[in-house]
Amino acid sequence: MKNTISDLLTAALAQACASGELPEVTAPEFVVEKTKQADHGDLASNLAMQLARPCKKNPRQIAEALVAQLDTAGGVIERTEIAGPGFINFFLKPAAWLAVLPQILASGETFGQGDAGAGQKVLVEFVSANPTGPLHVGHGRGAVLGDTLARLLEFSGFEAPREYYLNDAGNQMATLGKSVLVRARQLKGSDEPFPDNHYKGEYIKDLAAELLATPQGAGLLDMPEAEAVSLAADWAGAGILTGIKDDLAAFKVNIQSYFSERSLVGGGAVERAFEALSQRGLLYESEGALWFKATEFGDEKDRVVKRSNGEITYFASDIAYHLDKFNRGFTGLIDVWGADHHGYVPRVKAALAGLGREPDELTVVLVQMVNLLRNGEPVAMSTRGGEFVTLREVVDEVGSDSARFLFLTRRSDAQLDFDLEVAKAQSMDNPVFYVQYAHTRVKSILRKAAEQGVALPDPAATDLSPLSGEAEVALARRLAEFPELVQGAALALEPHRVTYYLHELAGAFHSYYNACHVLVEDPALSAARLVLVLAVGRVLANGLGLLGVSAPEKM
RNA sequence: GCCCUCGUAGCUCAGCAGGAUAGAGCAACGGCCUCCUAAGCCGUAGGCCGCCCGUUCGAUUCGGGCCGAGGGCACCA
Repeated sequence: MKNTISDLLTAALAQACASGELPEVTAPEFVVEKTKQADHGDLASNLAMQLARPCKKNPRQIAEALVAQLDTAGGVIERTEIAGPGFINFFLKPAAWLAVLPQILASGETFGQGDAGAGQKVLVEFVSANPTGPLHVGHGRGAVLGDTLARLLEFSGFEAPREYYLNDAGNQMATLGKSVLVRARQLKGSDEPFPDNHYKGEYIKDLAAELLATPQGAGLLDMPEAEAVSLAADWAGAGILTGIKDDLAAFKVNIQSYFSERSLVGGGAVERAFEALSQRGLLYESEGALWFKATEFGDEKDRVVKRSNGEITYFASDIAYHLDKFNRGFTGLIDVWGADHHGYVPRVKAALAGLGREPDELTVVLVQMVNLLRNGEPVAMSTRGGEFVTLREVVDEVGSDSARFLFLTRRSDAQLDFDLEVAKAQSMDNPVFYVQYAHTRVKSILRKAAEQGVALPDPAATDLSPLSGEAEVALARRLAEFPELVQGAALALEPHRVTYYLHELAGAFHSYYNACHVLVEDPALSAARLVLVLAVGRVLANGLGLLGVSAPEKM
């Protein structure tokens, strides 16, 4: 609809210029947007004000010239007004909005899809938690964000596979192995103290006991230390990863690929990345270490890629990893990171620039921490003591729908309070129930219609003119916004826009539901309202689907 | 000290590429079920959009400077 008006305005401007009413100017940037107030019409444009300077005329005069040339024959515009400093307000015919209803129902599950992505391949990388322990709630937020971003991007015409980068190399895996090994020894009677800075969680003890019970683990304590650590690390890492995959599955997060850091190192990808940087003269040795000239690309300081002890840094494998992503043909990369890693962004962007890439080809979406509450009181969590609430515990307690929706009720870069009791509440406090309840009301009406023997109308053949109430047209307006809302959320990488939209749509529908009965005696009115209600149900279901939240028939 | 993010109703937060009288939920107060699920709806009240400059016809939105909160500044991951 906005595009239609926008096109009409562009044409009117060309006409006005051609006829000499306005000086020849190129069309400036302008917007057509929905109005905040009903007496400003349905849509408004600032075109006349944008033209004020180039035309050197009063915006209101320009607006009049434009309106005079406006082609209103198309049938969507009822009337226009010039208001304020030079806004052109458009009052549209109700039928223009109602026309979206049969379109929604004809499109079904695909309503809202767009082709903004034009088939571009973007890779969404998220979670990427070290396989050294179970996922916690913070990971859960990142998981939902990444998963929903991918769903949104796919819906908007991108190819957007999801990937998990597995930090299975480096010394945190050795630390994991050592942690398991020491617990194993303790289980066998050793009184050696548990080392600091190792993984203290209870799950380590469980893993140690399990490992000792396996044939390969039986001889663990008789092996040389290095061998035992390596065995314990591999075994524990694999077990933890299996758990992580289960947790993600329970959270309806589908990851297409798990990309192993170890495979990068072993496959020579890191050396190839060094080679590429070296050819550009971007590596140098100093103090026994190998450095990347990150300062040439805006980073604060140069960064070590190979330590003086010969080990490569995490940064080095990350460079190789991102290079690999590009080599796989992705035109855009999206990384979802914890906000505590934000200082790392310039470094990676510098590396991409060093590899001859545009830094903008990578977008890092930062996700802030989650404060877990119960009845408003913080739930004690201590990483140091190894005590934390796992994602699995939260999902088991409140359900995947509730957790997913609530994780998306804030912009990702704002901290989020997550109250377990609110998440479970079946009340207004809980927005997911509010939205789902709206959907079940649609279904409930349909059930009632079936009971009463009322046939579902054919949307394309139904006369919608009985939908003359303000609330009805307003509802149709809101439904018509869905496609552009989805596209905006996808391009801005802001899934929370969908959550807010759904909450508002549900509110508008609840209000309508209370004000108007759908199944009324007048068959024409009843049929028209049924079409409206069907369309509301469709959009609610599509929106919830994008968030990975179910749209229940009954509650 | 430097860098990043954030300061909007009592609380938690939206505000889409700068637009006309700044929104929602919760909390508070007052109403609505012989009627498609009251897990709902209607109404009332509540605001120097942190402060100061600047750009603009117009700034909550953009830029600069303060003040305040959180985070980051490793040959850790």
